[in-house]
Order: sequence, then structure tokens, then C-alpha cells
Amino acid sequence: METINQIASFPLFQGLPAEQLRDLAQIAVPRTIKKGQTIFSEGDAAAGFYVLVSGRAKIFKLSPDGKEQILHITTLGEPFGEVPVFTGEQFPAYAQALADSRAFFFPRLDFVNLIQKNPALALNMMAVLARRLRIFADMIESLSLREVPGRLAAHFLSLSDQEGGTREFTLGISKNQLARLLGTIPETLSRILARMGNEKLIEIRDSRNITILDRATLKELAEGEKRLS
Amino acid sequence: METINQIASFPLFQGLPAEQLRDLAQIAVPRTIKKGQTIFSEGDAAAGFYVLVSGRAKIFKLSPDGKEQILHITTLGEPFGEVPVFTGEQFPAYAQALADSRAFFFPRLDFVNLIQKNPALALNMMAVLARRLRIFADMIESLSLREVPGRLAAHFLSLSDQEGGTREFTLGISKNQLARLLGTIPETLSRILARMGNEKLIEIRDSRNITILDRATLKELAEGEKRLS
DNA sequence: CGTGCGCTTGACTTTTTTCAATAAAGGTGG
DNA sequence: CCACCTTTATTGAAAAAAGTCAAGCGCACG
Repeated sequence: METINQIASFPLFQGLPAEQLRDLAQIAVPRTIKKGQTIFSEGDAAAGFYVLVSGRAKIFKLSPDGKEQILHITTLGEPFGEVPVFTGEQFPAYAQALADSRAFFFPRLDFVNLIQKNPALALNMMAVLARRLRIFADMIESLSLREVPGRLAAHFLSLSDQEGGTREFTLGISKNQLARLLGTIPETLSRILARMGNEKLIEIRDSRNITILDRATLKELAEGEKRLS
Repeated sequence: METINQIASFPLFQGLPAEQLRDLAQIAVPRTIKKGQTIFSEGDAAAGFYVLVSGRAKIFKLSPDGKEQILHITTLGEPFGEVPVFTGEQFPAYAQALADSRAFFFPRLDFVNLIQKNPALALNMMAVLARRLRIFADMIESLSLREVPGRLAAHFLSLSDQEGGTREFTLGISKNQLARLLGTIPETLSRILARMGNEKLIEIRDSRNITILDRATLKELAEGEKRLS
């Protein structure tokens, strides 16, 4: 019952009839995950995918010499690790909890069964996959076509938009993690934050809270029409 | 009839009953595209997606100052422009023909209709989306965690593998395009090819054909365990 | 037969990373 | 509640990788 209510709030399961939600609740396996715990590793055989109900996790790639690139920070109710459900292979990246979390695990075969019976669920899942494809395409563009100040500016604007366009917002993750998400290193991020502060584009209140002072210039930076001196 | 046979060969439609293939042939709109022609632009409203039966196209992002990052070079029978079919928004990138091509266009609403009636088609499409997600994740890793020689080495090994692990293979695209695919510029690519030649890792036969001379070192390069002197 | 495009090469600049040292912050146990 | 210790963040100086600008070659195409 409890489970059904939680599951019903997932965007992935929006618009499904009660009966289907019951089926999903049947196959969902609750799991608790401690901060820092590895949820899965690249190359692991994938038995299913996850959705977080509380906490936070990062999905990331690791280079042989230990540098990491974060692909994705989970939001609540959003599935992750779903790629191998449909390609039938291994996980393409690592997943690790950034905070104590609770999740549901959906076993692959059971889930595919439900999808086959349920076109609405299939379409929802395709929307999830397509949206992430769009995000990854933006990330590729960003890594290749913009330099770090531009990526950071774009990230700030996106965070601000998510909170309804407010001037103040929270990073949500450590600067260390933010650097890895933007495809750079903490030192570089630190310098650029300092420069943005000097030029009065932003103000860093406490360590994870930012105020946008000059949205217009930030936008120009993000679009590559301007550069940080 | 003709159309059905061509459509039946697409991996996306593998394993579908004849009846479904007929339905798909019904909605498919044939289209010819000339070399250099823009198929769609980022931000265009998307009425459907494409599959090439001959020729070649690139899917790419453009920065404000005109630099491009290629996301993807199409292979025959593989869909592209399918993301907005499921998110209901605009195309996330540009598509342009690299050669004279023939394509089928699948109108969005008709296609979604078929998917709803046909779980196998839905699963095939999810496999396509998931596979591309995997490829994009590798691209992000590559752009962020490896330098250009490593990316190039990985690309060579992948091309070689596609042709069954042969020592000789063809680039398939101009070096200009290859640079844009690897997230760099022609000058840098040119220099690195020259260095790889000097160190006897590869031999450049004519301008688009490469022979691998030292697969082991190439692999070390791709894994970041070694660098080009 | 020229014109243009793709490709190469050189010299220089910019951006980012690396390495190293220090400072600040946060959590833990006394 | 404080002292301690680990983690996180900042800053500087130097190195490396890649990009820019500019010039020149060669081949294909009209």
C-alpha cells in the first residue's frame, strides 16, 4: 500500500491505471543504501534498474588512472541503470550513493513483462530514455564546444530555472562533485568561481548557496558570446 | 512491396510479424536527400523520424560561433531524429546528408500508434534508444577523460573491430569530419596522425585508408596507459 | 586550367591541468 | 563543548595539451 503510493508518484509511472501500479508494486524490491556505498559498477551484469525515493546518487565513468566523470546526478523518482534492461548487457557506468538513500529495485525480466502488456508504460519509459539522450547530447556539446566558464554559467542558469528562475539557489552537491560533473577538476572550478565573484556575476553565500547578480552576462557566457577576463 | 522488403531489413523492425511490417510500410514516406542538404535543424518542430536506406548523414550540434560537434554518423537502417518522437519537443541537433541518400520518414503520430499496438516494436525502439545512450555515455567519457590521441586510438580500434578485427580499414568520412566527431579540429588531428605514423603505430595508405601496425600500443593509448611522445 | 576545398605544417596563444602548499570546514570522540 | 583529524576548498607557479592564425600544397571538380 505504502509502496503503491510511493511508486505512483514516479514520473515513469504517471498516468498508469491502478491495476498496473499494483503489478509494479508487486515486483518492486525495496532497498536501503548507505552514503558512499557502490550501487553497481561498470561491467556488472544487470538484473534490473533502480529508482530512488530518498537520498541522492551519482552515475559516473572512471578512467584507468582514477579520474571520474559524472554522467548524471539522480533526482527522486527518476530511474537509473535502465540502459542494460533493454540492451541486455552490463551496466555502462558506476553508481554510488551520495547520501543515505532508499530505493526500489525493479527486476529486469518482470519489468519487461509488464512493459509488453502495457503500451503506456512503454511510452513513458521511451520518454525517459529520450529525455536523457537529449541531456547527454547537451553534455557532449558542452564538453566539446564550450570552455569551463561557459559550462558553469549554463549549469547555474539551469539550476536557477529549475527553481522557477529565482536568483538564489543551491548547488546541491559538493564543489568537488560539481567539478566532476562539468568535466573539470576542483582547482579549475575554484578559480572560475572566484573570477565570477570578482566580476560580480554571482555571490557565493555559504559554500553551497549561490546568488545570481548578473543574469544577462551569465547568459552571454553560457552562449559563448562573451568570456571571463 | 519494395518498401516492405527494405523496411524489413531494419534492425529496428527485426522480429516483427508480416502484418506489422505492412502497417509500417503504409506509414513510411520515401524521401531522397542530396549531399550537403540539411535534413532538420536543432529547434525544428519534429513531425517524425528518419531511417536511411542509402547514403550517409551526420547528426551534430553547432556552437554560436560556428564550430560543430558531430554526435553521430548514421549507419544504414538505423533511425535518427527519434528523440522528439517520445519527448514531444523539437529536434535536439542538426542533421545533414554527407552523400546523396534515400530515406524513409516515419510520421510521429502514426508511429506512436503502431507502438501502442505492438510491444515487440516498442522493445526494439527501447533497445535502439538504450544503445545510443550507451554510445553517448562513452563519448562523454572519451571527451572528458581522454586526450585526443587516446580518442583517436579508440576510434581506430572500434572501426577495426567493426570489420572483424582486420588490420586494414577505411575511415569512411573525411578527416575534417573525423576531427569534428572526436571533438577536436583538423589541425590537431593531422598532427596526431603524423605522430602515430612516425611511431609506426599506423600507416596511412591513401587518404582514407589506414593500416594498423601496432595494435597493442594503440590499445594502451586508448586505455590511457601510455602516451604519444 | 584555374579555383576551391581538404589537408598539412609552423609559430604562437590560450586554456586547462598538474603539483604543491595551505587554509577552512565538518564530523567524532573524549 | 572542544580538540583533533580527515576531507574539502583555495591559491600559486609551472607544464602540457589543444586551439588559433597563417601559409602552402595537392587534388578534384567544374
